[in-house]
Amino acid sequence: MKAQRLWDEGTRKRLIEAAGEVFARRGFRAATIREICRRAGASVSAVNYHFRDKDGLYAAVFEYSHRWAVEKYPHDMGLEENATLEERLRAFIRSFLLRGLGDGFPAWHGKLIAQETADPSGVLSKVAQTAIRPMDEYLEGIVRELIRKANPSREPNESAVQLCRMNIVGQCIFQMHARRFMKIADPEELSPPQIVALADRICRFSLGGIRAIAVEGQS
Amino acid sequence: MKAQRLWDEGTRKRLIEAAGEVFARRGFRAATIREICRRAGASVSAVNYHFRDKDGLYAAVFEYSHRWAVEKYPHDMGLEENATLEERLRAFIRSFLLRGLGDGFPAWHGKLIAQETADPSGVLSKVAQTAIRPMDEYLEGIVRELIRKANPSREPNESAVQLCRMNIVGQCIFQMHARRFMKIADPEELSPPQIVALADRICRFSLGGIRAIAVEGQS
DNA sequence: GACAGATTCTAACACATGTTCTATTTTGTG
DNA sequence: CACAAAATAGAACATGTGTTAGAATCTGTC
Repeated sequence: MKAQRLWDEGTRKRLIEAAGEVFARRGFRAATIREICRRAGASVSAVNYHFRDKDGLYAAVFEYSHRWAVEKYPHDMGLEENATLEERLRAFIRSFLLRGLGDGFPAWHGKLIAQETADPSGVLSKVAQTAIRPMDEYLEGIVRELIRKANPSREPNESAVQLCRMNIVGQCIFQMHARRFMKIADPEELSPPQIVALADRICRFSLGGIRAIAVEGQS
Repeated sequence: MKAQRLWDEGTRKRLIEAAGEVFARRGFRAATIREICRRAGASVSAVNYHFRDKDGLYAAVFEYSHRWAVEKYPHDMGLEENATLEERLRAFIRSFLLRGLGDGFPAWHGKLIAQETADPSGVLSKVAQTAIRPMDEYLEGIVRELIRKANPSREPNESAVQLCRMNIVGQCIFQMHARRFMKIADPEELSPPQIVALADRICRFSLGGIRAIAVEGQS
């Protein structure tokens, strides 16, 4: 029997890493296979050989970065079981921003998602669902309980939950987009402590917003 | 002397309108001249004749939609001089969302800006500044006064002002992106009353967030 | 009607991109 | 070493894009 090398650790990995960087920065459409292969030190046909086509490479990058990101920055950031709702929300926002700001590895996943929200590639029907839906539902649960806690007299309004959830995600994703938009070509990225500080302020802002929405309709 | 027609009201206008629709939906790069011309019922060389090139057409569309949008939905939405800060913020968010959601004319401007935040075209160096900077500074002033009002004991923290401003803009822009992202190909757009209702809830959320940020650091 | 200028159309060009084909090199194994 | 499979490199192909050239048509004015 032939000892077929099931997982090439050379070109395949270099391609994924180069592609992650380029896809995160340019988006799926604007990224070119030639630039990716140039950075990976491979020929253009390598992507066809290892991933079939550009879509396959993109899907592999997304899955790779997703697996890596949730392992390093899980939604609850390793909170205790008895953590408060406020702590859970803060942990979630921290993980979301840590996965999308900064440079290199950790930031791919968030930047890819940010690119997808602005210009969906359409090749992530299945992968994106399994990656994004659980995240959404996790946040949704926290928000619903926060609204319930802020206004126990009635059941949380469903549209209010959705609004708060979208507002929180919108604030985070805008942070990922904003730096490129504000000033062109700004290589300086935030350090992890800066990202955590930013996350905590967004959490504070959002908690105030959630409480204001929770009491909506009451004089 | 020949009665030169200084401003063609036919093809030129049809091109701008078709281009506005396509640019708003696809973004600058993904939009193709051929699709624009097909919708406008013109040949591909028409854009060269009337606007020199794709960049010129884009700039003309942006200027056109900007002029139209601020005329129909000014930042203060025609508020009285003695309007409260809260009313001003609500009016601003209403105008921003009315300029970016919905379909047809009014929504171009906001959708173009949303596309620019996610993937700057680079051809709007001057035009974009004159269009976006005043909007930012107007919102910034409102936010600063709201923070001062919520915590008169000290001068508003500048980074807190910037954070709140970005959070508000981020919520609005995410609304423009989210609909395409959530469900693929959803033609149903919000009606103006629905947009106003959404704006008011985002305003309520943001006022709660601003107050929470204003008292930051105080036990 | 004639004519000059404005406008439009068709066709082509130059270029970039994703993909594929084929030859070549490398790698593991007997 | 020999050989088959895996992996790579480079060129070529098909397609879509922005742009341009030149012919054809329309428009207003004398």
